[in-house]
Amino acid sequence: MLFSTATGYALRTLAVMPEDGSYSLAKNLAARLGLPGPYLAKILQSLAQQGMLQSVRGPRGGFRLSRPAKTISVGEVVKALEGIEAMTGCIMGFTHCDKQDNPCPLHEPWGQVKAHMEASMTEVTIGDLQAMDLRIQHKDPIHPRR
Amino acid sequence: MLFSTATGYALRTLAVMPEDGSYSLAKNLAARLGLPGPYLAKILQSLAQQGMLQSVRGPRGGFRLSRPAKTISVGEVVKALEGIEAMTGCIMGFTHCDKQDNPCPLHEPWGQVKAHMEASMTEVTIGDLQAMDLRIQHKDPIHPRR
DNA sequence: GAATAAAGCGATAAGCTTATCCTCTTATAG
DNA sequence: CTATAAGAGGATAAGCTTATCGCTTTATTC
Repeated sequence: MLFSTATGYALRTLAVMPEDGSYSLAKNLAARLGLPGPYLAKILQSLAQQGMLQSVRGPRGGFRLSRPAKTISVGEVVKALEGIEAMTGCIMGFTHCDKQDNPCPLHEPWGQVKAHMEASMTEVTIGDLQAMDLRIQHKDPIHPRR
Repeated sequence: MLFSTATGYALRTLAVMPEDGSYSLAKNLAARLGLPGPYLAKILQSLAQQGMLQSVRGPRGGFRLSRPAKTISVGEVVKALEGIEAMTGCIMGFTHCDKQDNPCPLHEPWGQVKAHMEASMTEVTIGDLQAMDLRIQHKDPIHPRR
């Protein structure tokens, strides 16, 4: 995996959150996805602090998306949890590399790779991941096995 | 940085190793690059076990490249230190994703990104990194500052 | 307003990476 | 053959990520 564990958890969780305005419990989301409950709660709290989620305490509380899932890109989640630096900077950690007058040999090809990555992560949204979950449930409905 | 710290250290160290058949001391290499000596020694030992380096104990011993630097790709070093899995597998850690009949939405675009990455890392060699180090030492020799 | 449900938050534990240290083995030099 | 230089390898420590726990705060419900 290229993302951190926390980011992977977050992406999966956001993808299964309902969009009808109702609130979901961290505990229930974790149970549904088989994720560690307390840890997921921390992650969701972090996303709530950053405005990506809304949270309400007390009975009937929980977390919900602040915006439609189709408007939340995967890249946004990555940045929220791992920082922008995760995507920027020299692949080899060379401090001199980011200067334009002395790039490392990987700088140019890697710049293209990064551009590709960023484009993909900006294009794909949480809404797209919802579709995947559906496919997991009842996949290949056109050619049923039984 | 996308690589682990250890991989970054290894890439930089391999790039400054002489290719005249002589052996370099881990201690000297570390001092030259400002890297933690004992840790670098471990890394080099690991690369020696995998055949990328040759090592000799005792006086006049040390490490040297087993093959010309131009024939050692960056990708090889990454695989040697981080495992092949670092480059394969689903970006999101979905276990179901690698199956062709149920890819995650990021699978397809990410497959292209990975192909790009692998191509770059296969093309660029330790020999290419040597050139970079030279540029760091005395860069822009055409327009001397003084 | 009392009971309760759930997020907020701080402290703590477990595991992996990074880093150091010490001892052992091996090869060279004299 | 002795001294020494250097990698090999194990034990240990420090830091970060992952994960858990307990207490506090807040909102709902009765």
